[in-house]
Amino acid sequence: MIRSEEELLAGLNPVQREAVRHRGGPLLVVAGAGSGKTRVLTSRIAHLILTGEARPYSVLAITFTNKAAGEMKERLAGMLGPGVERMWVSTFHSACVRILRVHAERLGYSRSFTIYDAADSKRLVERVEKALNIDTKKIRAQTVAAEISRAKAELVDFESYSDRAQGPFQQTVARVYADYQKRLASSSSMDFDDLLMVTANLFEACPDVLVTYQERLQHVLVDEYQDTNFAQNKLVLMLGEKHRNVCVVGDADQSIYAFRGADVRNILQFEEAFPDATKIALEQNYRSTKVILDAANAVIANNLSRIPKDLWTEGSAGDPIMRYRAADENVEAAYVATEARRLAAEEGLFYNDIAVFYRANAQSRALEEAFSLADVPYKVVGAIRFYERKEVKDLLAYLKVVANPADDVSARRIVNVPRRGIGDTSLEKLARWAAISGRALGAAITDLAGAPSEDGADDLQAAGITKKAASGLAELAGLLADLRHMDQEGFSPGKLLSEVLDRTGYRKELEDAQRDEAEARLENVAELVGVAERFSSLDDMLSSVALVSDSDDLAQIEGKVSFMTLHVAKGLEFEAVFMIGMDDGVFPHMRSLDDPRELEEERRLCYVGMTRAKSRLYMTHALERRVWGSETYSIPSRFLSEIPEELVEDCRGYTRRGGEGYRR
DNA sequence: GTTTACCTAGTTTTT
DNA sequence: CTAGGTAAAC
Repeated sequence: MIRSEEELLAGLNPVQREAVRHRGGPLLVVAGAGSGKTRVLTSRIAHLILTGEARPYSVLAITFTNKAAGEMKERLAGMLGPGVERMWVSTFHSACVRILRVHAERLGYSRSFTIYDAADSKRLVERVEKALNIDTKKIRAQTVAAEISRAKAELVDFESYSDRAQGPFQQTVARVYADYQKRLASSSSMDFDDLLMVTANLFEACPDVLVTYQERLQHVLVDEYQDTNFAQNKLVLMLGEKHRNVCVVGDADQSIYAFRGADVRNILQFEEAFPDATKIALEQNYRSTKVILDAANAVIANNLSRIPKDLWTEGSAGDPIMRYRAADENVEAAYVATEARRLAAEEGLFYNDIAVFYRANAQSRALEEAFSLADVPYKVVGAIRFYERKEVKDLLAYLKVVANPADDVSARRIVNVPRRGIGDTSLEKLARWAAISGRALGAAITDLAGAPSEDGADDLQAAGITKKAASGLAELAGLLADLRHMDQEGFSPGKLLSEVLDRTGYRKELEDAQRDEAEARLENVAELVGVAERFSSLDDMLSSVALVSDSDDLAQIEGKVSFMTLHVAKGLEFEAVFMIGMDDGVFPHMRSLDDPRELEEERRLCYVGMTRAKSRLYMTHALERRVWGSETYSIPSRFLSEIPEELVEDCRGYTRRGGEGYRR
């Protein structure tokens, strides 16, 4: 634990100290990669508490991922000891959920509103499209969902969207958006973007609620500000308006989420929003060697729409960047595996000091094969997210329906999982029956249990539902009623899950299945039950799992090389980094080649990747690779040619034969 | 209503 | 190439 200010400031450079000690008013910290920005942010919070400027209760610290939030909490606990848990350290989304769980009823939502993830949203959009007779092949649900998401990130509701819709696509989206949003509201559900938008609406509609939080959260600190979207920025401005103790930290060069609505202008225009803001720039890098830093600086300098900035280091030059040209992606992967093994055997690195980055998840495949063959341990980070697995989503859907009977998407999901003789036809009949009586699907099913032989059953038959389907429904209804009862009696979510597994035969089905994947699924199920047991409330558990991504718990992958996308790599660092697939069309991605703005985002992504490396950086590409089963020739990434030649060395095995050279 | 076999279309990044 | 959807058979 830290006792004095001196102790806290020890080891920080003068600029960092300034950021930590700043008092009174808005603060913008422009922090380059590896300049210790997270440390500054953490120290600043500790400093606020230690000097009595703030109480833990009045601090809101926003991080980009739950993992970052967890680490920050841990560090703060180590520095300050007990009391830290009263602080809000979370992502925007988690903070919003926390607020909404208290006040959502003011806007007509259930306190136990459901959170829909991207897959749920897509399903709902699909259903809406079908209801509106829109061809889902011509206008894909995913595209529409993305457009709606973008609108929400800009806090554009469906009315305004409809007003300003341009062209046939947007007009179609406008229709879908309106219906989609009505369905969300009537099922008391929110998608990811709603969490932000509804919170903003809440603050606007209920000024007293806003004031409550303004009074409470007197110090607002936000990390990775370059990746905030309009809605997030708005929330920060609203909360910070009163006390103006807003501190944002970020680096415009590391803005890599524009495709998701992030807007660099939020950080660039912070000083306009807060004209009295103090600006501090952290430009000394403590992570990478000089060679790596110079190379990264040289690459990012090619972005024209950028405020020039140069990171510097007092560290040594280090090894050159290793460039490797492979015949194809398998040779490339084999090279990485071999070199990783050599680094471990000869250079004293541990496998968990090593990471391989790629542009798209699909690229991990060749790597996995090569590493298995070479017997080098690896772990793919964040590819198939735990909470997106079918079995996990199925089980969670049961809990969601228990918590929120209005949740239609989840109700539809579980009606016939596991099979209980209710196919599409019965489902639609049931849905119509529910609609006539003005109930949500989940509520209608539950009502069946209350009236086994009375009107419920008769109505069902009148609705044309077969005996077989009806008995399946009754069984489900009984289960849901019992689960809801258990929940009220205070049974843990874990107990509820076990009940679901036993009563539905879900567990048995997996146990009886003879496939390998069934075993993995059983393990996932067991893990989910384990997670659920740690929670005492259903709402807490469901909120928490809805917002946790797999990369959040990548915690200490011991003794294994990590594979991940460049996006996942943000915020991490490794002794040695391999960036593979440095081919034009792969990275930068094909779809960005004709758009200068997108190309600049790709370049920032490259910059992020390069600056993750502490001492060794490898960049590899292949002359030929299989894309969708057919062979494609590629030329080296333009990013490679942007690195000064004197910083680069070609690896052994490299040959110029049969391919183009590096353009200069 | 469920299972199977085909066929097709789609391939970026994610809180 | 492969995941997902669809059309046909059980």
